Amino acid sequence: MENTGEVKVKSLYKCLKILECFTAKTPDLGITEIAKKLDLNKSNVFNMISTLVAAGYVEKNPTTDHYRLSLKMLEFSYVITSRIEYQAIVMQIMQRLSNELNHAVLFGVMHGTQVLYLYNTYPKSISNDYLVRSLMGEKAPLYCTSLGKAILSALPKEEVSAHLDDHLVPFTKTTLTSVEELMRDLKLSASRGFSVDNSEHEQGIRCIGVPVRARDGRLIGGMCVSGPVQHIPDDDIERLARNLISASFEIRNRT
Amino acid sequence: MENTGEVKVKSLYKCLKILECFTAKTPDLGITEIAKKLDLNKSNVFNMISTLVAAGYVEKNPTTDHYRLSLKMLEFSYVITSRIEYQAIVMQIMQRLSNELNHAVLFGVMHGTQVLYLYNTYPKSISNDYLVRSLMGEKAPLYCTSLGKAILSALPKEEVSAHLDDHLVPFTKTTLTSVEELMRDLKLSASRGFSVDNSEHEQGIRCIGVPVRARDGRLIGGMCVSGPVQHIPDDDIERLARNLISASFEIRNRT
DNA sequence: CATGTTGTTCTGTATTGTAGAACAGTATGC
DNA sequence: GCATACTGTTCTACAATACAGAACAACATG
Repeated sequence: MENTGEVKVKSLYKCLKILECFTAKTPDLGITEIAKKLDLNKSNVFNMISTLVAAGYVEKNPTTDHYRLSLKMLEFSYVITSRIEYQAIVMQIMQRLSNELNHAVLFGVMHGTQVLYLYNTYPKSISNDYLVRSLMGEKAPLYCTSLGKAILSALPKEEVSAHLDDHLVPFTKTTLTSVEELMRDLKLSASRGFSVDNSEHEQGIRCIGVPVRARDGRLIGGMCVSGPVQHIPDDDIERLARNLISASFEIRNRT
Repeated sequence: MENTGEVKVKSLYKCLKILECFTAKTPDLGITEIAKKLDLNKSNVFNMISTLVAAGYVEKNPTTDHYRLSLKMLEFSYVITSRIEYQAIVMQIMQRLSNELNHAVLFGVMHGTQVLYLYNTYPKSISNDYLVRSLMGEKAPLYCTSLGKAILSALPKEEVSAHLDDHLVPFTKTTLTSVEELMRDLKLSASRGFSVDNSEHEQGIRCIGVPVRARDGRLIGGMCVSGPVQHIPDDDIERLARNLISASFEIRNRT
């Protein structure tokens, strides 16, 4: 007897949809704005938001007079991340990689058709190439990121399509937008053990990714180095990949 | 006309209380367990949890058969952290401090009577003294942490009591448990510009903290170095504090 | 086999969420 | 200065719906 995950409390489901309206691009929202976006009644949204304010999870931005998610919401992050058993090992190895390779290193997991970034580390001497920030909770498509493609390349072929968006939207000129192209790229990645993102998601950013497994062989996520194209020249890809692969191997051995 | 933050949708408020049952110490919970804890009806909790599962924010732990918060919840973290404008500057300076002082550095903000940790950095060469992990979203009392006391010491005296728990619970032998003692400590911290936590929260851990302000003078949080007592000897406190103070000053100048 | 746990399903009732209209407060236009 | 067009907020009446309670299934445990 399994919980099917039915929507049994409609008002609660509505509220979650309201919370999802707050995004990195639109972190500040007004009542009417939300109501329009979700086709809900103004007073309905108002009641929900008021309750969220009462509980401390939403607050009014005093300067814009709009609502936004409050820091209290971060308390949930800690509950989630502190139960990830491989966290310490992964982060330690990532930091070492960052220092050795002098690049930002990212770790993320598969989440439907997207990568969900968990950890990121920066080189010990931080240049101005990087905007230093936590990426925890950011999402990006699997099909156009090195991290995503590394994960996809480690999946059984028949499972891949379930994790692809219906339409492979081009973000840049180099984005792979046909399934055939992508599958060929994944096959190549699988055979050589690493994936490459040649500015397929963000213009001017190149990444090299590898899948990450736990001791039991279970795929736990992916890891990549990321940086401006001019800092990751073609003839350096091999070296970076080798380091990533051995780091991934070390994680596997230490989990 | 201000939103008073009334609880207008009771079922939603209940659900938030359900989510709050999931903590770092008890991340896996059963239906009955939650119902008992909150004195709610089993079927009531079941309906809520089912809805949360349907929306993807809660999942069943396949090994324990209990429920837990899912990674999807982290998406909110990114929405929140990416709107913090001083993030890049603070993290960059923290990483530099970590490297220079060879200690873990923590940054957090005041949240009621608690510190809410946001960022933490580790020295470039990570020893085994540290369990490397993200502290984002973790909480600790203001009155017994260097970070908390640094923030309190920067507040107007009359505001302090509003941010103190009713009862100053002793975590260790050295925890300051009387308001008088604490106020004296805060006065000292304010005068010299830094606070010290002598294993007042966690046995064997010593921290040195300073308040952090933005350019306009507004208090945005606190920052501290933290480590095992044997690595932060008495005669090194002054040096660490000086570095922290100048780092805090630099943040202020660059925001 | 009995007892005590779970999680899950179902149903009738009354609690409560919600739509819609009305109001207040602010900004922008002419 | 008077409209107009936005906001967020309050109120109320009605019906949708959340919920208590009982019952059941699936496991344990003794």
